[in-house]
Amino acid sequence: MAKIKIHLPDNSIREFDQEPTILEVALNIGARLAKDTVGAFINDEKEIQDFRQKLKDGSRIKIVTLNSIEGREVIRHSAAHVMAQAVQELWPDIKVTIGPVIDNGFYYDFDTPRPFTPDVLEKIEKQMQEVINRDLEIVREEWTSEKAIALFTKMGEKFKVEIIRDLNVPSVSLYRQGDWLDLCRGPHLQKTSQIKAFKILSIASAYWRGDEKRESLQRVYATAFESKPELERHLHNLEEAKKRDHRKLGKELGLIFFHPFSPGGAFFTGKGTIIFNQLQNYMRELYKEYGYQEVITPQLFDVEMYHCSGHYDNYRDNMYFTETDKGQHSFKPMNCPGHCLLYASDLHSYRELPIRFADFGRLHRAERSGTLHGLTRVRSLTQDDAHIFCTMLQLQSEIKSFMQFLTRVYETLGMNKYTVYLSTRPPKRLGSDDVWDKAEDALTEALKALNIPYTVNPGDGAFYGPKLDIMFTDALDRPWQLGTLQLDFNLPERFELKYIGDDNKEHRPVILHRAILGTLERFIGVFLEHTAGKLPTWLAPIQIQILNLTDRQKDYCEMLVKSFRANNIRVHFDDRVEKLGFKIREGQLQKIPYLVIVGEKEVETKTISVRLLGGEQKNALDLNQFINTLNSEIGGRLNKSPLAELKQEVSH
RNA sequence: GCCCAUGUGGCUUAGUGGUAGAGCACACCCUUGGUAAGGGUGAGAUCGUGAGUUCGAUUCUCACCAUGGGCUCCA
Repeated sequence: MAKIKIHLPDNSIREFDQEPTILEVALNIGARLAKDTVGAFINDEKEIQDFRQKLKDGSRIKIVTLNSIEGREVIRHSAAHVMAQAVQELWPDIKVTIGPVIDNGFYYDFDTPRPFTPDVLEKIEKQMQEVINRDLEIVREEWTSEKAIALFTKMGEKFKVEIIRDLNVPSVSLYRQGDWLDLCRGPHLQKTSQIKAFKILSIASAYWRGDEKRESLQRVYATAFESKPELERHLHNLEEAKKRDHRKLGKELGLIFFHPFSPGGAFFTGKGTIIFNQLQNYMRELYKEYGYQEVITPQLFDVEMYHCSGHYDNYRDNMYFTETDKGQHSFKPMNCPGHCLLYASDLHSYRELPIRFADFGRLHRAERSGTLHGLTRVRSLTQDDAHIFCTMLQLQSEIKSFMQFLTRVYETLGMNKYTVYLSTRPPKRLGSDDVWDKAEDALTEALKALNIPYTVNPGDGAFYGPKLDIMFTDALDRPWQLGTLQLDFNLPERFELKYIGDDNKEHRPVILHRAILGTLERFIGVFLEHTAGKLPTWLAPIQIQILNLTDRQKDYCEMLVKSFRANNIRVHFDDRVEKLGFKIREGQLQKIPYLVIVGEKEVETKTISVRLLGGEQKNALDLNQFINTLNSEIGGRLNKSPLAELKQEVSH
């Protein structure tokens, strides 16, 4: 009889008399490996398979062990089962539903007659530990769907019954640990004691199958890792995220404010507005370089325009309308229709294209009340929005230019980790395949030409065109969608936009919707969290705070203030009669990049002493030199203070 | 929008069926001090809004408003 051959990653081959399970292959390699085996990837597939799975002849496998990052998924799968078991041991009347693995952990949804309270979490956690300590073997069983339905019906687990019915397959897998069992596809660990580190995080409510008309369930969020240090690191990140929350920072640093009279409407204080304007000015500067013209378009439009653009039909739920004796109007939720009107106001030759309209117009979107969230989800917003009207032939160079523009901005801002997603044609779409081919090719070619790695999201494009989404990964590894570029064949059609080609005939231009920072409100929120509020000097509302030791240095300090102001540096003089330590503490908490400290020594030597946000000190600096250094830092929009590198010439 | 939780001086918060205490911030006074909080005094709150229960509500009930967490990720 022919042997079954299994291929390993190092290209070696193991032979078996009959189809082995993943675990048997591991055992064949070594006992220790077998002990830690939790599953495997088969034939480069993306999903981990259960170690109990039998392997066909010729399979190529990559074993996943308990201590690997890939193994987390299996640990979390089993931890979810342990949670469900613990809950049902504590409260037998609670019904289980589903418990999937998510990005940084897992959750389990329960149908309970009593909503969970925070103290319940502790109980569940304790009980889970007990289940784990029992060191239960996890066993996989194959049942016919019919038998499984009978079993779960008898147990009163109506959600499981519903799942099996909907699956509509002849047989299902059940996993048993001790006297508890659950319907599950797997994969799972060998035994419960392999869960070494877990933590229950929070409770929330959710609906069965995400449908608000169905049962409301209690969801318990938790996480599990292969080791205690890894879990600790994750918990630390969560803590850090809380500290960096832009709503908290925005309040502490006096940047933003919200009032119940305008939910989703951010107020920017004087300080916050400086950040906003600095970002806007930066984009404006680059617009000149990249050939954009900034335009201003109206806030309020006759609804007729939105019938024309299609927003009335497709976006009206998110729009604000106003009905007066002058007719029905709407606040613009997007700039594009206005830009189309502007474009159409004149006859254009192909020689003029591409035409790039940039617009910082304020937009209003009626986001659902439950989705509002600080600056990252607002109803009144501003984007670094622009629309490029161009020919199909110009697409590629425009996309290239956009990506170069974006890369430059992100790098300047110290946002070095981001991923580009290319979303291609959805099933329901507008325009011919020929046009889609060209558009998708243009996007792909531009990315390739610039050597930008990207991931394809097949079928995820807008109905009017394919798009690029730029996901920024912040300092705590959280992804945020900021920049975007969307091709649009629809609006040019609806607004009957045209240009005269070199054949003296009318042609349709293509529109590129694009933003680099995206929504400025949202961007500022994300950026505050990314930097933990330690803004680069060019963005800092107060760049220098002068601290005097005593009243006797006041005149000298006033002189410094004038010098800094004359150099366009944002300075504040803290002249309160307080101890130096007190003033320094406040300056540090306010995350002011430079604290200039002035005592008798400085006055006498006509120098300044500077304390950087990191705590480093530079004493006896020459004022003009310092201003020059600062100007180069601010003008160059540097992320790091050149002063930190500066060798100290004189010391006290 | 829906579910759950929360809402007490500017901020962070304690607390109670008999109308509230603290810390920070603020004002004034003392202190003029060299790298993350010096001391004292004082002012400041109809306890989110409205209604109900009660002799009496900030506290209990209901409604509303806002905020927070969650609502795609397939057993």
